[in-house]
Amino acid sequence: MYALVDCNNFFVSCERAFQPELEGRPVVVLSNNDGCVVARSNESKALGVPMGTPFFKVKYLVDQGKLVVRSSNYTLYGDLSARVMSLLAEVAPKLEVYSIDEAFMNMDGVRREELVPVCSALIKKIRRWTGIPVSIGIAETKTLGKVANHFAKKYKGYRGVCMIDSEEKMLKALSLTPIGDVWGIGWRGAPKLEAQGVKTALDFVGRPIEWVRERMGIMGVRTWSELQGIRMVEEEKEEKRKSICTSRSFANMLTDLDELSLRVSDFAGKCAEKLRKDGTAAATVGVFVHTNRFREDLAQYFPNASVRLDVPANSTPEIVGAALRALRMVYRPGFEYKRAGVIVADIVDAGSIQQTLFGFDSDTRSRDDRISKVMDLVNTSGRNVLRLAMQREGHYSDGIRREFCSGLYTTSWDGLIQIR
DNA sequence: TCTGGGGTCCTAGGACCC
DNA sequence: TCTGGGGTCCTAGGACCC
Repeated sequence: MYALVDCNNFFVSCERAFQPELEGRPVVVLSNNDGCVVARSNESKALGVPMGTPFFKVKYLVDQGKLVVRSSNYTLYGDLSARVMSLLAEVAPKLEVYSIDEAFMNMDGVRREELVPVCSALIKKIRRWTGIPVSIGIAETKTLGKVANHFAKKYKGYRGVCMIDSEEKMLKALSLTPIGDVWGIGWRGAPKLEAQGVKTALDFVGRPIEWVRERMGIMGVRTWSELQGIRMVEEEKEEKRKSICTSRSFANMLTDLDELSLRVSDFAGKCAEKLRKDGTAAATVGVFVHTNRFREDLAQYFPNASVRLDVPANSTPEIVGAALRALRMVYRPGFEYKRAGVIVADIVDAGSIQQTLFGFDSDTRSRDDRISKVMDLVNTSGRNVLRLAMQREGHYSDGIRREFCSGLYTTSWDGLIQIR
């Protein structure tokens, strides 16, 4: 069986863990730049605050004292996530961390009658040791585990754990699950299915496999099978990332190439850091810039370009250099840019880099690698203390709006220095 | 005035091969 | 006037997830 552990209203719960006065109140956490609502407490859901809504649309509730708001504090959330995951790892024979607030525990080897008691004890322990409330759904497939988890969250009677372990429970659960709530059916797919009379997960599994394949391809068939207890979503192997993206929206729009270059250099430097941390190197460095898509009165421009390196690299000077070349390929004066980002791809293991036969400057490469190594040793606070002249001083996220940010209760800026 | 960020996988179509 | 058939690989875009 799989046990899907999902932290309840995770970002809000992290804020509450250190500000207990927020308990019981409507709270929302905002995205970067205080842009959108990305997490809501049950009370703010009840208040009717939609997920993803721009903050300015609900700001009046804050002004009226009806809603509490926090800027996102990913350093804090990442640290608390690691603590929760470490408690799961003590219990689960195999643990697959799926996202910052979710993990699949493969419970093979745990006796069926032990599953619910083990999970109940785990919920209590996580709450006491980290302050984070979690819910657990248990079933034979990951997709059914998701369904079970919804029930564990929705109905108090389950006390946080719901197990689907019989055909009868499965059919009951599917009949109560709207098709749009199924894992793998997105906001585009749900209306299409509903238009064809498929309102619930039970309606969906009642359709023939050919019907599903024709309309939804093999992804649809996978979901269709998983909902019936047939395992189709494989265990993820611990593989390294295949692409890495660092991007930000700016608090104010930028027009100048030099300004953009500074930001892109920071993003590229961060990508290089992430590559080195993963022990990988990239052969493609891409850059994109966006104008403000919400400003219909302004000219729009959403270009991207990428540069191919002859030999995969992970040094800051090389990745930044390539990103700046790509930026110059896309930059046009006369636009107001709201967002930019760097994507590195074609990632290989740093230990097995294929060199080119001709024209590879191994002296420069080894110099850049040594420079990067020293930067990693010095920049342990998450800030650019040692940096290229093309990079800004400080943190690559500096300059974004965070008007309602709580403290770094457990870490330094990037969580690299832990308080023991 | 103000609207996030980081991933994965699949598919269709074009380029290219013989 | 008449103009084949069968593959693979790459890429961009779409859909999905959190």
